[in-house]
Amino acid sequence: MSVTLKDIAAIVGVSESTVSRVLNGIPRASEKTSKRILEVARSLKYTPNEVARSLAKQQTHIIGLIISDIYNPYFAAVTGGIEEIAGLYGFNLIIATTGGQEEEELKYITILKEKRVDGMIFMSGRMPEICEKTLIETLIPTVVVARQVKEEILPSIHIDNVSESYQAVEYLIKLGHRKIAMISGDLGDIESGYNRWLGYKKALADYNLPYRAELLEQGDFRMNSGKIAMGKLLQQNTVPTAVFAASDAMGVGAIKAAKEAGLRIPDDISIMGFDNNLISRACDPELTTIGQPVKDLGKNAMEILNKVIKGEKLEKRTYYLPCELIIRESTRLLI
Amino acid sequence: MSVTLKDIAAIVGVSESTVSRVLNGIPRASEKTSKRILEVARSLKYTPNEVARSLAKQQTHIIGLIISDIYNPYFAAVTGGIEEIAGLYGFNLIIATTGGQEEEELKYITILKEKRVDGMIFMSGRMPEICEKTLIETLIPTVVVARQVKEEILPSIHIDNVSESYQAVEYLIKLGHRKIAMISGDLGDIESGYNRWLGYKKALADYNLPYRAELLEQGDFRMNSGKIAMGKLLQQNTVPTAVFAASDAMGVGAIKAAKEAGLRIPDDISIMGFDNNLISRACDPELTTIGQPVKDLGKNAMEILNKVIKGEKLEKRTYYLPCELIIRESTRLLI
DNA sequence: ATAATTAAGTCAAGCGCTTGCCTCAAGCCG
DNA sequence: CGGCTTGAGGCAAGCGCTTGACTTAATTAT
Repeated sequence: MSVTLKDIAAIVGVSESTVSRVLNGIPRASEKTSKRILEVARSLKYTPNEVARSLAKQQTHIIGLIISDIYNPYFAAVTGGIEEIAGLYGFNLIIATTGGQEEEELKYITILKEKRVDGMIFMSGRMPEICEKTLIETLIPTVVVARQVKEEILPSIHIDNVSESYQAVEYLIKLGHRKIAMISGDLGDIESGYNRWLGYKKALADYNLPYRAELLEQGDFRMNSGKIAMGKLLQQNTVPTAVFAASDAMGVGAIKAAKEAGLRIPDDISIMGFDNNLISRACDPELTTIGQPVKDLGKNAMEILNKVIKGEKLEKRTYYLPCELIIRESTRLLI
Repeated sequence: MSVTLKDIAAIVGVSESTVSRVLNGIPRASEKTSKRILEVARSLKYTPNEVARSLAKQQTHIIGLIISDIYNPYFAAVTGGIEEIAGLYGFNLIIATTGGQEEEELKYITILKEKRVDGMIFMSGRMPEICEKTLIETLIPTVVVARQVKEEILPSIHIDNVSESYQAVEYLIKLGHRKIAMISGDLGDIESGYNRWLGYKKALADYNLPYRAELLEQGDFRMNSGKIAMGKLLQQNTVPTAVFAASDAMGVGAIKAAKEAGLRIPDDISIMGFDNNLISRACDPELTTIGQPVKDLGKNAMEILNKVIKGEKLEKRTYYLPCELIIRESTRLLI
């Protein structure tokens, strides 16, 4: 097929090992031989075979990324962060998307193991126990992004959904709002669904505001569910003066519903989102939101993974990155 | 390290080749031996080493994807489509992001070649000649997405930006608009910048409308540039009744600027976008746009690549996928 | 002058799997 | 009953690279 070490060795008249060493910059040959080898390698357009090297060295320089969905801007952004740092350390990324389905996750864990990836980053689905177990059993360095892990074996990185959600609600409270509704995500989803709801409840409690079940509507994080949820909220006896949506998409949906109901935002009602993705700046009014450090989530995950791969000790198992309150046009002071 | 064919062979008391054959489903062993081998393999939790297999078989089942930017929803969507079909054919995806920079592109082409990927999909930057040449020289099956290729060697897949843009402008014309402005992308970018502008000019010409230079503003495809461009358009003597933006993001920017100027959309001015991404449904009014078949672009690219890899003949070198006119709220009939 | 060190290489055994070719015994046919 | 086919499996070369151990000649130290 293509040109190999052997070919070069034959032409230069040295052994394969010498060629290998020279090409890898291991000082072991004379100036003259080195130069010659380099010359010949260049003129033959030698391209090292990473597969063979991987086999010999037992490392592939590949990181496997298990993700539920690359269309989702959140995952795309985290992936971008991962890739950036991975490049720095000479790793390439294999991505595997699972649609959040357990069997796909399991399948890909196996495939990545077969491909002998040097490490894995998992941010798919809800981290079923079986996945966590399988991940651990592979013995491949793995870090988990934004998924609660049961065992404290795999390092993980998150945002603190409880306190960030708390921060959002607290902001609304400080603006003078008392009747604050929430459009939550799926409460079965511990990480972002349940925990954001928890933060909401906690903030209300801390500020002595009653928690009213009728002020909670559940959505699925997507725009349309936000619109529907808002519709329901507006048809109740207790109409809120502010609504906190657990995602920007639902926040935008809420804005749409409110406008359709003839409300002005933020004059008649304040609306907040969570995420700070593109959508939150496209809508009108632009959405006040909690900015997730998506790119940094990826970068840090990869930094951590790199440490694990290199065998460095980690200070902790669970890392948290802070979010940022981003105040835009959809919320206002209630006088 | 981990358990190998050899280990299994030793335990069962047969040769490695027999184990290999059984594990690969090549009928060559007796029922009894087969069963035994499978049993032992399972109990030892044998995981085949794809790296070794790749070396032996000279194929990696990996596709390299060279992309400028994964944050961009367009690329993310195409990637999703690619991955879906890749999975079907048993390929995994290595992604390499280049920021559209030539040297990065070249670097990754080399890396992917070293990794001996079975195929590559290129959709980064503006396809400089040197990249095309390098790509061709690798002899690795490659398909190009949405980039004009000089030589008709590499198969490529596109949307027809000229006629799709024509379609958009034609729609505005048929709504009765005569003064139609365009917010273009970078005209140096042949594929989506220049060609969309060409389609605009062509439509005007075909309907005997004058082309006026002052009705063209150049942006960079991003929201803010659309906003600025719209600002400029509104300050001229000839105020357009409709604006065609070469991207949804710029379209949304245009909407914002128009609103700020006190215009109602579509009552006072119609605005169109191009792409149909999430943003176009988040803004208010929702944007009429040209829907790119992003996912299908990816799927088809991978289908084509698979054919090339399998050595099948292609009917053509250049493929086009149709877009779809998506009528929403930002355009109206001019009476 | 001799022993010890070093520079410059070579050898060959891996890494784990695939595969064309060979063997050997049993079954089959005429 | 001898030759032929066939089923079941083994052999070993090969994929392309790495690396510890070994060799040899030159250089240095004593």
